[in-house]
Amino acid sequence: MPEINSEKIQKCRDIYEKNGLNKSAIKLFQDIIYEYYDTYKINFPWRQTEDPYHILVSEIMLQQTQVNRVIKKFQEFIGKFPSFHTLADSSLEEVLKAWQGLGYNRRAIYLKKCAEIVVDKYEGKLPKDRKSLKDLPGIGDATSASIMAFAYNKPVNLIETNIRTLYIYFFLYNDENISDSDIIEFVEKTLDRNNPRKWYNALMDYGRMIKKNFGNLSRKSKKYTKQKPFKGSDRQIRGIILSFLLKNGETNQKTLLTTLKIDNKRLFRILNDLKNDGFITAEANVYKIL
DNA sequence: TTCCGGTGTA
DNA sequence: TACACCGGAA
Repeated sequence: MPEINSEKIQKCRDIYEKNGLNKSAIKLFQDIIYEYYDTYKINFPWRQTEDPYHILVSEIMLQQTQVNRVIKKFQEFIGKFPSFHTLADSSLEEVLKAWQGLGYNRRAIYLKKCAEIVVDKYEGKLPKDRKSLKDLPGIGDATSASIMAFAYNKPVNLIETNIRTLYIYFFLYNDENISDSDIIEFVEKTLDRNNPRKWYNALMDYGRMIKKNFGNLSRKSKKYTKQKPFKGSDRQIRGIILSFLLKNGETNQKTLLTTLKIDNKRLFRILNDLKNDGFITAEANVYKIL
């Protein structure tokens, strides 16, 4: 475990408890985060670029997915699709193949759609304002804020799981059922407005470290939800169908039925969902990637 | 076997 | 507001 400056952390908490989040508490907090970052920062591939396209690809991949799983996929992806134009012009099949292993395949569809919109509507340049970014498919609060910070170095309020964990650890440790609006106040007040890009990289590294060593404090957040088991779920079946179609090309329903050994009605429902989600086409009981 | 998360939709 | 969505690691 990396060295943690417990003394400074305790002092920071003490000042906050006694006087609220005043200047000296904020200064101390920033010092702790930057001190850690100076020693332990990691140069992820997406930190070696400010290209908005690369940042977008990495942020979509990092939704719901740990950094270690993203690193290799990110490099392969931008190797295959080096620009908005190449991604927009590629087939969905190629893009989904490059996405295999990351999970939540809808993100690949959204990302390709983003590229098409950027090319058609924004002359190949990713918009620079939060609102336009949020209007793009697959980009919500966290991703739009991340792009503002990491691509454009703008001082927005950004909250995601590592940041949530970090602020709970420092200031809300004894609370339960914490809402994001409470955390955002800390995010806003402690933000290093002169260096948002560096600041959020540092925050996230620190948050990851807290998670690793002190458990997932996001469980204290209202956002936290437990999920259903993956084994035997529709999610699992969808993944299997998709990788089967990517490997074997167009396939009829009977082949899928014998491969998957599931109820005919259930298979039909799942295939219909995949069709509605824009993954596949269905004609005369033959299915293939769109 | 259990765990984890950001976005879109109903 | 609740729920669906992936797959690899612990």
